[in-house]
Amino acid sequence: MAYPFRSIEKKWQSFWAKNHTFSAAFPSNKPKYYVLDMFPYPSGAGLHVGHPLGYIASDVVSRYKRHKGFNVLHPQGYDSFGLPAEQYAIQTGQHPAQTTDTNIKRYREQLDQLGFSFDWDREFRTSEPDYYRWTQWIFSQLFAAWYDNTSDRAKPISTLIDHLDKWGTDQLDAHCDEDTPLLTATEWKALTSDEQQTYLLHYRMTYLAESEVNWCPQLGTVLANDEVVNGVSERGGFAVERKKMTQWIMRISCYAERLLDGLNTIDWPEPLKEMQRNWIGRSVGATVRFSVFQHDAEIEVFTTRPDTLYGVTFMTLAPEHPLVQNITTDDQRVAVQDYVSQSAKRTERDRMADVKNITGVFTGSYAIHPLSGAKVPIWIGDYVLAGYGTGAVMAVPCGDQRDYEFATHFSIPITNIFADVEIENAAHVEKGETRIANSDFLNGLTVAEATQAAVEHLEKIDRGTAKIQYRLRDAVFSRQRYWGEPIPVYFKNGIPHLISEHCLPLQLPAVEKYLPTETGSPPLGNAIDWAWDETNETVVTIDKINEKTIFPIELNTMPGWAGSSWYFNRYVDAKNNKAFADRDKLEYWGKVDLYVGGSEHATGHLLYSRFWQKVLFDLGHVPVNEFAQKLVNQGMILGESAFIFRKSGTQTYVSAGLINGIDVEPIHVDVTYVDANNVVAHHELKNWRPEFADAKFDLEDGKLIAKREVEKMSKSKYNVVNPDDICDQYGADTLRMYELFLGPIEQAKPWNTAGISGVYGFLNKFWRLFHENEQFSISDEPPSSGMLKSLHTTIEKVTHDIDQFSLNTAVSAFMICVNELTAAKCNHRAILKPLTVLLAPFAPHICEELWEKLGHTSSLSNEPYPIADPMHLKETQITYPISFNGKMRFTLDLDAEATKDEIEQAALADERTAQYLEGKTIRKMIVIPSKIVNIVCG
RNA sequence: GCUCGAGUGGUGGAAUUGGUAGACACGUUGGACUUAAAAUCCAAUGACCAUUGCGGUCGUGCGGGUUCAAGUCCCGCCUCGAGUACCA
Repeated sequence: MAYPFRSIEKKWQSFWAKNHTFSAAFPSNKPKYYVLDMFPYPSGAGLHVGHPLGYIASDVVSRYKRHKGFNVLHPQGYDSFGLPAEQYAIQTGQHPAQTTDTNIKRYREQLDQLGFSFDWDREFRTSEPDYYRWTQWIFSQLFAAWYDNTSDRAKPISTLIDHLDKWGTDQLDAHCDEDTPLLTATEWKALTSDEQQTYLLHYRMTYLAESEVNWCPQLGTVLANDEVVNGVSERGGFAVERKKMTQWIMRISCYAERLLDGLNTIDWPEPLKEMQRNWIGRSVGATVRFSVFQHDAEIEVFTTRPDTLYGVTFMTLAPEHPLVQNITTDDQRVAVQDYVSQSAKRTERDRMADVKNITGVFTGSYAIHPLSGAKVPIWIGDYVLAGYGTGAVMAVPCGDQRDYEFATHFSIPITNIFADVEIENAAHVEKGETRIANSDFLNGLTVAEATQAAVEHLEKIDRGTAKIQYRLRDAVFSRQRYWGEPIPVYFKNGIPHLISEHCLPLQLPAVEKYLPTETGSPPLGNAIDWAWDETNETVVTIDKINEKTIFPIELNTMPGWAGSSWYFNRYVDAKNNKAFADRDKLEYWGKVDLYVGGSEHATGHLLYSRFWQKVLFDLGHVPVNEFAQKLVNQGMILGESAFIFRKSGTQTYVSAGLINGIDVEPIHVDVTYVDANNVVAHHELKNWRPEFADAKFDLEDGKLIAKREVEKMSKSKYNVVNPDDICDQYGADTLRMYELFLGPIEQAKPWNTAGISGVYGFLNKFWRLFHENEQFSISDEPPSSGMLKSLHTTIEKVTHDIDQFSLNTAVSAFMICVNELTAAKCNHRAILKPLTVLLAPFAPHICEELWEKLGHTSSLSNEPYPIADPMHLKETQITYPISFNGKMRFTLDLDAEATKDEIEQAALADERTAQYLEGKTIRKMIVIPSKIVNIVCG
């Protein structure tokens, strides 16, 4: 008989909900522990078995930490703004809020049935006004802040205004736009108020700028980079062009260095840190200015190899470089214009994908080498990106492979500036011990020495300067979408003004259509009530707009990452309507102690969150500047898709073993119709889909065999395993433990339902330990030493494994223990009681039930976790110095409890061992029951 | 191309971080209990040799090396996975 998991799980889930068992206390004198999952986007498809893995792992840790005496915060909510709900709204007219609500209800049901110890009192969704009010508030904080390089932190914009009033831009070292004009205090004060506001946009942490977007005229919308494939839209395959639009941009680049440094202070997976480092892309080098021959112009380049300056034989500009038009000679004008318009048609992605074709065109002009004075030709090539560095490079074909190929292709001369290095076939890229030659004052220096000497010289003659360049770009923050946070800004004389804090939230207006307007404005352009009455500080109808007091409101909304970039702070005080969170609570809960989620957010959510946290920290709103101390990436659980094979052009399906040579196409088939031996229930296929009604089957041994392949779980691949089904068949405790048992958390692994019987069997065995002939039966006799050993070994192993986050091996430890206790017919209270607490984080329902049966009246969730008593530990590993030599492995007959002396005696009693031991000094001896494993000589 | 990470039975995966390789589980085979099945329990299960005996040999992708001792450390390859990509 299986244990009655269905009734047990329902009973305890409602018990926990009714008693708010997992609600985190504040204030509390217990130490705190904050465990966070990346909150889900509630999609219409619901959860599959892959989704909960991270939640299960974090739930085990949460419950464990509660037993260990911590005040645990383990909240959950929903990242509920997003594209799918908006798409659905466009197609059906249903308001995204409604879709979102339905989906969330479904998610909640599914989450509830897994028995998570979430503190649901703190639940929120990013799309509710009580939440996004504070997202808007943070936007305001960014708008009203600037970055002071002198003190290396963000500051309120008022401090910048003070500075400008007193000194103008003198003594000002701010992170601002490249083209920000310098002003004296007098000039600043002479500006009109509007001019001052425009000027301040150069400094604000979020600012308006023209930026290129992927615009799809047919879809009437802007697409993200990954929605564009091969120059056409992923959906529909329509042409996509690059269009300049005025957008809100976040000045994340000023945090490049601190985002990099901060990585050294947090315990995140190394690969993920590496991804962030690459994304930030710090390179150390120098800028160099070349003047253009017979033109009043200069080309500035960035290079990481100033040591190779004398190897420059040409220069290359990006096609979009502003100087291109000025310096092109009449002879070359047609060719250049052709080339520029050709590359303008290609998306950036296209250009990146097409790296093999070397293209370029000569401008007809020459630059003057800043050191040698030589004339070097200026080319245009689309291998140079307008968006990185200065959009121009000095080309050193002997030291850079791309320059080498470009030079070879266009027969541009190559100067070798490396001593004793062959550059017949390829550029010399290695730095190492290479010495520079043919380079005037740099001759004979190593790369490192020459780099330094060249930069010093450039600075002396004022042709360049040392510089650190980052790949990290400022983040575009505007989205031409409906289902996102409105940006709390209105425009007065075309100048953005914040809507006052006390007027937030600025609620999403109702619209009739969720598509952009005919004039190409974002969907909010369809809203009627979308103007700002400045006097009364309220939203009014747009037809009232006038020049004086009623103004248009921003039509763009915020991107998906806005709401998720600070949500961990909100859980601390989720119901607060006076502030985004109370300071005392922020102080108490501090950093997230354990954050669990997928690595796909490495350069998105996880970078933006760190950025916002640092801004909030600088402005004094949060007490810590990194939000999560430890992060664990859970790997994806994959599906095992099944394919059957259709003879091309027919309705005949061929068993996998009979294909050889036949022309077939693989067809996905729902995995529920395929058993563990890959046999397809082919008679039932027509119940699945009508097209199988007149299918014929070529069988082998009367069976249709399918082929398996491991893929991402997805509806379209018919390989989704639903947790509801598993819960129904085996129970939530089994599902929880099995997901952990599958393998290490971080690793991607396929779901295989076949193995679940092992875990299911384990829980039944555990249940039976407490029962005899279906009756609860427990003994109060003192347990045997063998049982105690089993228990305490397990306690030690499990505790150690949870601390190491090695949950799969912890599950194994339980299995070993229960097997041993079953063999010993153990039903002793002194063993089973602590074991129940020990297992509770993993299988909470069954443990609560047994806990109650053991006669306890309250939930076991606050019961102290058992501690291993070394006296009862099974394997005594004794390490101590004695003496020895020669070959080192022996088998001795020893009792498990053998003392040091007994071991030594036994070792000496053994003839071979005694022989080896004679006259030698042994440093270390490692003993496991019945065997000496190793003896180390001095 | 660059940067990480990984290669262990039929399968998922263990291995105290240099110390009994293959824990635990699935699967397979045999047995017990059953009229039978399910469920449960017991045994075997890396390969090869010896199985009238305790046993022996090989074995962690390949080739070297360090060490009394290597899945683990070092050098050189091969394969797979992830991220990233004309970043100057």
